[in-house]
Amino acid sequence: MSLKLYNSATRKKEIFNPMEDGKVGLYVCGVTVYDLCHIGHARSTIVFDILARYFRAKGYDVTYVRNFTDIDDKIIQRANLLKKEPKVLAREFIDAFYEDMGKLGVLNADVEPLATDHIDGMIEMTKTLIDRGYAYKTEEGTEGGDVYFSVDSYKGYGSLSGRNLEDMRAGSRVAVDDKKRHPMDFVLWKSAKPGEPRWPSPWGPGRPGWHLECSVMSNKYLGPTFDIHGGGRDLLFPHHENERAQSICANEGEFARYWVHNGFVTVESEKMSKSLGNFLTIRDALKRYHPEVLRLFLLSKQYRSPLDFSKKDVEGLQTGLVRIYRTFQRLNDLPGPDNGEKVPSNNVSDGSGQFFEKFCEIMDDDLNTAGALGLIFEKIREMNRLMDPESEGAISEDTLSRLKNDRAQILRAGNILGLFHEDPAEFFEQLAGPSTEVKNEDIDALVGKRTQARTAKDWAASDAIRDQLKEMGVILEDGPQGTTWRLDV
RNA sequence: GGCGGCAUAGCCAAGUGGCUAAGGCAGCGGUCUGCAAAACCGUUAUUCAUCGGUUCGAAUCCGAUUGCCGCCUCCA
Repeated sequence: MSLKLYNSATRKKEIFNPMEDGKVGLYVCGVTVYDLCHIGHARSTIVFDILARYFRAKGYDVTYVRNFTDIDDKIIQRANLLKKEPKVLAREFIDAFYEDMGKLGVLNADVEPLATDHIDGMIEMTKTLIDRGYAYKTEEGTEGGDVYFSVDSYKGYGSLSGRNLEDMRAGSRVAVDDKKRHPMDFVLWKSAKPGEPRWPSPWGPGRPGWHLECSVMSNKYLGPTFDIHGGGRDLLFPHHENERAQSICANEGEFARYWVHNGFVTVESEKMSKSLGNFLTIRDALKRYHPEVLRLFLLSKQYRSPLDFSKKDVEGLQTGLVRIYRTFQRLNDLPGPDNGEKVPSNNVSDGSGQFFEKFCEIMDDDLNTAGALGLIFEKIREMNRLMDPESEGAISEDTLSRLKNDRAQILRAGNILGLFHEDPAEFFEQLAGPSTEVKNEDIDALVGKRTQARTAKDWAASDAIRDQLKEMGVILEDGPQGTTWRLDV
């Protein structure tokens, strides 16, 4: 029962062994808050949300750190455009992050540090790097000029992302900057231009380079060596490579022991970009789909593979989720014998207690959420089979107890995946949306009329009413206990 | 130019050396129903891009070919 994770640094799946027994330190690069989050941010945030939940479910004491980058060129640019203070702009989008991710069921991390709260630490780290000969200042002796990390000074540079400096130099698109000693040198401290946010430093007023915050904050909250560092695939280079280089040189630790990177989301087979106009924000996606539909969709493929967001596929998953909730509703409606509503424990003689165990086995293989969903759907079908009327009418107490046990285990898995938290009736109402504004009394009246017609075997009248209700978005189901209705979703 | 990834049914997607290649959506046939709906049962890949190789045995390992995609510049 040990978790295997694909480690980007070694390009292999490895058994996860924590540094300290029973504890996990997890650092994930959060978002730069200059705009609304899109569906790709959602995937990344949900993947690590589930990783943290899963570790907790396995009994680990998790310290999950997820930062906000609240100072950077794009924020300054956007703030200027909107004539706002960068700090104010950043705050707005941090609030938006919580709102959107909250709707998607993302839990807060244990520590959610801001870059601007750690400027002192970044200045300290820059000093250390200069003192140790890993960094240099341009335009020495002036108030201008920037501080760069020297990639030539650290022999391990490039090992994380599997590159070497020669290759990068060869086909490089990096703009050559005469002030740099090597084209790949990256900025640690950037001197402020007029009107830009600034903090005092030994090298004049300025602001930190963007890789530095993660090095400082991970060190502060998790130490110079910690278990897992995560983020989007695109952060592997240069962000994580640079972070790692400066952290190892300054803090003398190993830095992250496992690197976990999630794959990208494309929209209708195209990479999201503002110029293509296919930049799908979480907000826009939530206008079309229920949060759990979105979440389920983002989990329908292994987290490392690219995922294409297409209307057709999301709607297919929605139909599947409806079936799951219908099963829950069916179980809720089941009269069954009253056994005091105690949820049976996990170990049931018929073996159904093994569901959660199997779920964990699958999840242990590099968080195989897609495989885990397959298991859930299998269990749903089995539960429906048990609830289908047999030759006898009533469901036995044994069967009911087994069903309740199954449901408890599916919900337990759902707790890790962040799914199945809705009440079935409410879920269907939310899916039907505001388009359905039919009054319950009106429906009941029509159903009553139809029942009369059916008793009289007036099938034409009965079917006419059924069609009328269908027009109104109501689907009828005639069962042995009479007619029930539900919203068409 | 450098580095990396992917290719499994109509669509989406697990499986990565050996039982009948999960699961979802869609379709078709059936059970149930007055007819439906829902649910269930059956069915839809003798085959995993193509060609070679390794092996008693490969979708799974190796090589080549083709086709997609990502990173190398801010990006989850």
